Amino acid sequence: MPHKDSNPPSSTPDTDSLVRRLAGPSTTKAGQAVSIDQTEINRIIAEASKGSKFYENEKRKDKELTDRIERLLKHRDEAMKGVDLAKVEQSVDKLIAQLEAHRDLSQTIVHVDMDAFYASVELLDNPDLASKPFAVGQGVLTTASYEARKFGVRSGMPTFIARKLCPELVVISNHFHRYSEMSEKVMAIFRRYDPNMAAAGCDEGYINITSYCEEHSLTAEECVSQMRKVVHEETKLTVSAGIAPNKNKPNGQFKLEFEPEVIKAFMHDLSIRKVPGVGRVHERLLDSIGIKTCGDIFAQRAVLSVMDKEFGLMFLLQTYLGIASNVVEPWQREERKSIGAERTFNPISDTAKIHAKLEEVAAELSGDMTDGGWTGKTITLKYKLDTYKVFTRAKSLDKWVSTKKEDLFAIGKELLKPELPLTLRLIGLRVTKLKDLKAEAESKARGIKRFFESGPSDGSPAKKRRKEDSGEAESEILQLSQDGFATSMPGYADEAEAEADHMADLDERDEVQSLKPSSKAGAAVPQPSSHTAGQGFVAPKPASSGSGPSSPPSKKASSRPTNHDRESSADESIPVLECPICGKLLETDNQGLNEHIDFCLSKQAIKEAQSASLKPPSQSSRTTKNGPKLAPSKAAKKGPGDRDGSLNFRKKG
DNA sequence: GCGGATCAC
DNA sequence: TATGGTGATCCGC
Repeated sequence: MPHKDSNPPSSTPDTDSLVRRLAGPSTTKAGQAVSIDQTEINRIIAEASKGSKFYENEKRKDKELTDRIERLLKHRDEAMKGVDLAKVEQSVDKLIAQLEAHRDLSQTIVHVDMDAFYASVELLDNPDLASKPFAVGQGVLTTASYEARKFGVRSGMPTFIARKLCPELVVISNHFHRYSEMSEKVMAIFRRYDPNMAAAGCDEGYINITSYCEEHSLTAEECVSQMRKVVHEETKLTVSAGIAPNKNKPNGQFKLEFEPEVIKAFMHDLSIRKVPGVGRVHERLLDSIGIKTCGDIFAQRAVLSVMDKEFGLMFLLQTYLGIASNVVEPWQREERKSIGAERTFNPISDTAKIHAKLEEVAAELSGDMTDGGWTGKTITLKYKLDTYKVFTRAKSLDKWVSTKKEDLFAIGKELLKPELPLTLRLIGLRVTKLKDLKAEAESKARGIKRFFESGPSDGSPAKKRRKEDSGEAESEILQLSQDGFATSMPGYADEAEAEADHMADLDERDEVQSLKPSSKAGAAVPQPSSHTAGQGFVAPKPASSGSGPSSPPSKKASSRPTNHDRESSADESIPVLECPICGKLLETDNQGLNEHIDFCLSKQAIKEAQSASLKPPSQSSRTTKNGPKLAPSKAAKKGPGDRDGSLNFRKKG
């Protein structure tokens, strides 16, 4: 491997990546916007940030990443020495073929996303805002209206910068209660189509319409059109939807054909940044080895194979193929793993004042723990210096932590003490290794009840009763897939551009045109464009995915509804298939192999495989290890109904 | 188990 | 003047 190709990261001045980092995305995307051009917007943002501690911190992080990339490339050149490229590629191709062979196109998953949600709700309540550039939020904007986006204003942006970009910007404060209310209404409509739909934040969700379409003799498009129409009629809000993978537009709808070739073609030019789990850091790391789009994954498969540990080959191959989980399940209470609270304030050095902030946070956490019925064994203190550097200090107890404010406060102080002379801008507390007090109480009550009635009602253990039961037992219906998709965050304007080319549509953002109710284009945080995932679509949940360690896929596998028919007829004789992950030969049909693969992809299985089969020299690329370095896992599955996504919201404020 | 990082929303 | 909050996962000790 010639080292020649790589673009010297050092040559790209920090300023470039830094400016982009500070700017975020938004605005424009290239071309078209008649108003202002992105470069100018970036300049204004960088200018406004310059010299601040925030800026210095971003600069530090940017440099750290640049150095990391440099080391990565060195490592790559070393690792690629003497490697038989053709051989490695051949090996990877085999993997690809096997993954392809198990593509499941039987489920129809819809990713729905409410267009500029907060802004749309505000518009409903105050029509005068129409046509005015406005944004929702206080210190930091949660949403920017379509008009405001034309100026480069985006969610996640501090208000003072937004005003520099758009002096006439109208800023209104959040009305969380209203958003919750409207979100509930819309989600309720989605549930008519899939009772098990997975909400992802307050303005997004994944819906498996397979059963609904069958039962009502509807095509996916008809079903989704109808659903969107209903939402608009009942709430006056618009939603965009992607059927299978795709890209949504404001109040738009897009269906990707369920054909492997079509899916791959779609993925080919899709920016890697659009893949759930690939954030700004991974985007740069991948870019350093020549991967900007999902299609580039194939071209660089040899390097990815050799550097599996760093990049997560399996995850990327699935992404390349547009294969992702198609299991959609509602969020479950038992899945919660932590509960916490944190607060940002103007930098404070005085210990007594810091303690006062800590106490406030402890009080908030105490309330949330009590209300939610949670306790836990580990408590973690988090603090951010005025330099924006973040630290955590944790302590595990032998017993369940008290939910009383005083106790939480005391533990927090204890953790903070050794760090002490500090100047902080944020402090927080979080409790993990949770215990569900509500479930326990319920269980107890049930036990007592049973005792008196002497009639063993049902065996379902209180705690485990997956969603009101319907879950497993009835598995009649399929679950749906889910994967989070969406992207965005502060920074990625470019991709939008890439995508625009790709789908040719995205322009609406700048396209002034009618501002329909809204466009979802730029929102930073809640970003819009997403593709959905469909069933076969994108690939986020990589290896570890199966919902984490907690659930080896067995759970899912077993409950998987299996669509009967599916390819039953195909092979009647039980074929011997090779698992692309562990390499084991299995005598089973595709369904069985699929389940096995799901299992193999689980983190635990990977670990076992790793220890069992030593890790041979990197090169073999064999499938065993797959530690997804890049591979995030679990996509969306966010909080339950109450908390909502977008830029946070917790009414407490 | 702990602490740092990264990501989603 | 000034850049969020909640929760999760992964990796390397």
